[in-house]
Amino acid sequence: MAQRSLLEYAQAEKESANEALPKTAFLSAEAMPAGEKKETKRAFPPAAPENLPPSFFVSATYDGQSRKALVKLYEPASEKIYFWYDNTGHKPYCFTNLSQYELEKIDRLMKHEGFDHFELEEKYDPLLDRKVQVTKIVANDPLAIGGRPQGTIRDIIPEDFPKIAEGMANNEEARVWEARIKYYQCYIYDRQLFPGMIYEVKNGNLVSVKLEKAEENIAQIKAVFKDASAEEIEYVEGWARLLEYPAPKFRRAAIDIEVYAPVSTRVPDPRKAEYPVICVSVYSSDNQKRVLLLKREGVREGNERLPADVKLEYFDKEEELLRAVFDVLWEYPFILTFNGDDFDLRYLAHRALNWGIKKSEIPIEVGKRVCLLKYGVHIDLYKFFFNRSIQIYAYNNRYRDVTLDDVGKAIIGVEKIRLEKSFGELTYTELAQYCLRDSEITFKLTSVEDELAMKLILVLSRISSMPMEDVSRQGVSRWIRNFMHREHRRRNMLIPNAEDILAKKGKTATTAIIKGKKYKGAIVVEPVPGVHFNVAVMDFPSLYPSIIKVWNLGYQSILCPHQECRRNLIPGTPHWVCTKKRALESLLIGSLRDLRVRWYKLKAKDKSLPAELRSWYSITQGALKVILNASYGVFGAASFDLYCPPVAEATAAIGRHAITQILNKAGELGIQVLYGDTDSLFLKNPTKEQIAELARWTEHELKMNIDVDKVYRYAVFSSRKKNYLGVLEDGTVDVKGLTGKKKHIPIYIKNAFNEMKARLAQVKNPAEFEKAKKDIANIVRERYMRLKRREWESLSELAFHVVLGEELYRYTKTTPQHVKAAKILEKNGVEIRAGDLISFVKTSKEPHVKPVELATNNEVDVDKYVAYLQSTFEQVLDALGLSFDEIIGLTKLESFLG
DNA sequence: GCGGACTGCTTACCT
DNA sequence: ACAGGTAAGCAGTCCGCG
Repeated sequence: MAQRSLLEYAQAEKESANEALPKTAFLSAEAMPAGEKKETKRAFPPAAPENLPPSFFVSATYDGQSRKALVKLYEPASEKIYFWYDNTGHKPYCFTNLSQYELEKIDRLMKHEGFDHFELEEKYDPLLDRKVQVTKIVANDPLAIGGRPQGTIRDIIPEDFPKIAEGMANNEEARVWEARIKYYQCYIYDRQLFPGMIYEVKNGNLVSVKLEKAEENIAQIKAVFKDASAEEIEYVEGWARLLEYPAPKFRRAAIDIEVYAPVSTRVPDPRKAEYPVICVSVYSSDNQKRVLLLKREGVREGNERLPADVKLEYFDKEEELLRAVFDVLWEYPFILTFNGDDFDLRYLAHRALNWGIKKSEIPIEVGKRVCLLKYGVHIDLYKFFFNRSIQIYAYNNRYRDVTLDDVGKAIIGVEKIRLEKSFGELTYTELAQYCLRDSEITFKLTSVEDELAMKLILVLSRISSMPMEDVSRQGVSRWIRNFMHREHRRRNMLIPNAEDILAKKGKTATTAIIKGKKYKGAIVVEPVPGVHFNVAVMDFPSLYPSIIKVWNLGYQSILCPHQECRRNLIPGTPHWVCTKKRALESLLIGSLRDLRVRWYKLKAKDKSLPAELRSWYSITQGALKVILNASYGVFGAASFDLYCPPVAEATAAIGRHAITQILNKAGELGIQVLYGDTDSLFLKNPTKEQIAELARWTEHELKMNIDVDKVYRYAVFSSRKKNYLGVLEDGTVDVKGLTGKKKHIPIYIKNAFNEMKARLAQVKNPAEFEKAKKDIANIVRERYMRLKRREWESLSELAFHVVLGEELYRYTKTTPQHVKAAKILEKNGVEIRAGDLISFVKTSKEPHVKPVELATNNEVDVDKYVAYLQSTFEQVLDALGLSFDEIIGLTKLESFLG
């Protein structure tokens, strides 16, 4: 494959390095003669040799024993992980505004066991726009700086300084900076290392590997950007390097465990691990399909046929089963689970401790919220797929419910096996089948679409400078924060504390339309109801990132300290923006946006490229999309470390300004605007010249480009905003916002809607509409009649599916229908948690809902369903000039009389 | 005591 | 722990109604 061959090329260049590859820096189980297996003493930790061929930086952590930063390197030829320990003497630290003289008076600091020494440093303070003198407090142990509940240096300084400062000349408040950055991140930034990139170990040193092919591409990209400023080119190049280097094949295994629990509706507590682990499955990239089963009394073999390549292994003792699983965890560089942080790995670790297995023999590092591995990298796919940005932008909302079943169904088309019995009643082969299916889905979630999930994690790890474990677990605001922190460090900028940004630049000046929001957002244009043929949709590609770039937005530039910038106002706000210094965010986000629009999006569509390379580009542009889509929102999110509401407010205000200007211009040009939302305009039957003129004008006046994103053969608007239907030239039907596409409505109604959709796809011109209208009326009438005659096939067709957003007890203000249904379920002994999907039907009698599982056909309130059918269809029928009541045969008078 | 107008809560969607 | 804007349905409240 293309990426791999680049790497092979690099390896070929380094013959000597290949020779240096150690055969067994770390003994794997199968390498040992069978008889000796039990005595195997693992060479742990698997330290990197003096020379290690090109390897991927996949993770980093702090090693408490050696008191050093530790980098995990994945060597793709041997498919093993090697540990490299810092050899530069780097130590943890933070900054303060206090002088060494003042600090020396703080007793608890000077006597702190982790304190090492002071250094005087000059840093650039972005909030003040000037250089400042700070004292660097260097420690021996990252925990001394922060990370413990109390008695850490970052707490001691503000606590103790006021007492000793009395009577001293300095009446400034004691401040501490950069004390909350994780040590391994600090190490990564300071050494300018890039997680996810390729490094080798040369004479014991960690050095980055250059690949000629990738560098050639980077040169090409620079040529594309030759018109940009030197600074912009520098940033584009920096991003491009992270994105043009190849990915490895990831040797990995998915595991899943089953625990025997006496009460089947309760999930066993992984912190107690009271019940036996009865089954573990392993599904790996090297085609291992293993099921480890615990022998139990009275359990039958079963006669299910498992595929020939599945290996069933029986264990008499649970402890031995656990050890066999641990062998897998010691061996694979990447371990995949679905909810392993909270269940599988946590349970295994606690269960092993309960059995008296020594901590050192357990390959799992159990944390408060995560479970990591001592050897490899654990990716908990539940956390990854739970991430909203991943769900929406990387997987286009294909799955709605973050369960293995739903994600599996949506992404690889494989579902979990449905059980009719409890675990206790299953035969060995039934249990094995069930358990294996779970690890199979887990594995395949990372193998489809050219290992999309693994590569996404890798790319995001590069962009954000985070270990793969962290990037797969944390949200987009952390990714963005980290690359911003990285740039602060690289440019010797003091990273400001959130409260200082807020104190200087916390106020917003516009009023939101929605109660409780902080500032005004985007404009939505009132749609022109009806059917419109030949509709061109123009939009700004990545509008908000463009604004951030063009208007130089960032926490340092907005409301900057310079008098002379105050005239540079942001339209629709009293805020001004700096004219003297480029904001870091503007540069980082702007360059990333341009790179996506001007290179990656094009390459992802370039049919002349080999399929695998194109797939890499498509994954990359998808990763950029995820980041860019969030890059404006984070400034308005209080949880973001560089939270700066006026930046978000200014971005939205400029967006409103831009769209309003274009709206006016379109009017001047005589183009009818049918609709618009935030960054888009729907134009009725425009000429090529009109489009060209609008684009030219926008480019010239607003310094941003707009494109024709798509052309609808025809579009259907009701009078509702964010609700329309458009048919593309190729017959694809885009449905936006209509009830018929919402995921909570009964399939019975959704199917009818989809039939209508299919019929509309065939309409090519106004003349064909008449026939289509008749067919659509028939579809609606048929559904209506069947409902009235109570002829549905099964009750599940009529179920609504609504996510329970909160824990049940937290609904105190109102009790919505799905909550009522959930409460009924709970009474029936079902465990209900926030995030569960509640399926219910509407019934005639109080309380008018019932969980599907408990309802019967004759309880259904048919009229409620008719009403729902009506409201779903009316959103479209209105525009087609059809009336639901007339379709179902009611005269106007009858419908008036009800 | 009942129904309509209204507000607020909740979810799912759009950009 | 990215943002604000919109639609829809239902729950709950208030007020008028002799």
